Amino acid sequence: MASVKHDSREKLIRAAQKATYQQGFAQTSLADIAKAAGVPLGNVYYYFKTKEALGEAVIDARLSYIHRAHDSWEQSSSPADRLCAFVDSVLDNKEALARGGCSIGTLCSELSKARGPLARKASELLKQHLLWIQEQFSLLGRNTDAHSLAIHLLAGLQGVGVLAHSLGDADLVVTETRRLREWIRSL
Amino acid sequence: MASVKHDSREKLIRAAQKATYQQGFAQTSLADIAKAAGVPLGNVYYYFKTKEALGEAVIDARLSYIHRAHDSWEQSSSPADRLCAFVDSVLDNKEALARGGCSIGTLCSELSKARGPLARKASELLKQHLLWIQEQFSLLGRNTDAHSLAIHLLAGLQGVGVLAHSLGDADLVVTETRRLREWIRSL
DNA sequence: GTCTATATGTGGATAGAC
DNA sequence: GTCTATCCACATATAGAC
Repeated sequence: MASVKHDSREKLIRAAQKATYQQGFAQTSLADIAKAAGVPLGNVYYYFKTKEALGEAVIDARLSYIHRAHDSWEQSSSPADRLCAFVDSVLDNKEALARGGCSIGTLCSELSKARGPLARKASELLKQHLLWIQEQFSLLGRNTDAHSLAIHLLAGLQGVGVLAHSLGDADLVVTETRRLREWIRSL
Repeated sequence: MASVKHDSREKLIRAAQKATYQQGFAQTSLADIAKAAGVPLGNVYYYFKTKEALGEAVIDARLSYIHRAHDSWEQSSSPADRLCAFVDSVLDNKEALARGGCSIGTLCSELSKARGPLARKASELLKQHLLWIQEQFSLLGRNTDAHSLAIHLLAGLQGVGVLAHSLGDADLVVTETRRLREWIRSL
């Protein structure tokens, strides 16, 4: 079956995604990933030329996940409901946020320091979110300041991710998402 | 002179602080730090038992810097002015933010993933900021929701740090600090 | 206190048998 | 395509002369 053909490849990407989120990309060794995926270390290089190539695959997986999330939030008919669905998804994830931070934010932060080609690719994750949010604000009739509003919302969520993670306090997410939801409704 | 006695030690801390901010703590080797400080690699261990001990010293240096900053902002008489002075200090730093993110936020994020004793120590940096901000809101007469307001302000600033850094766009800091300043004045 | 040399471990990457 | 063994670079940490 086609699903089996690249089974090891998929397993490696999933293991890399999980380990990278938990420990950071640089701190995750290919040996860690191979072990978690149940694949011999040497085989990693059959599927990915370098560690960086595996990193790209991880980002691609997160990108397609983001697009699926956008699709699901667009089931809500009003732009405000869509934005609140986004905020709610963060709230639903509060425990993981307190344990490991935002999977996208922490990845982008780390890779941005490295300043490699991966940094540019990872920034696309935040960019896609920002564009989607901005579009919702435009649909809400806030054409002139949609950009600024989108920055405010995403910054608030990224920021509370940093705080909840660093302080190990999931309740911060409750507090801040409530405020952001009310802010959206007030526009 | 006493100032010369621990000259190398101070140089090492400064070099470590700079390199850690630019590349991340784990990605910075003791060889990098020693070279930048003009100190032979072996000597590092005369001043610091381990790399982690040097990390602690870096955090201590940042902690005392934070306290000095709080003192300077308290030159402003009104709590709102003090909070705006804090926000302004972030705006003044926008170029560095776009290049390397928030020196405190990125450090806390990275170390929180490692989950070592350094993580706890680094979280004190954010905690101190949060407490100071909360106190200003209390002085503003917002006793009941000072905590939630403080989270909102610090999250906004941390978040815009993540965005400006990852997207390499200092203008985001201009946009968001303007909004946060107006929000403070509206309370 | 200051420096050089080096032990020790680990990680990315490759070679080559099967 | 899959696996084992290994090369090589680099990082923390130590030993020991000066």
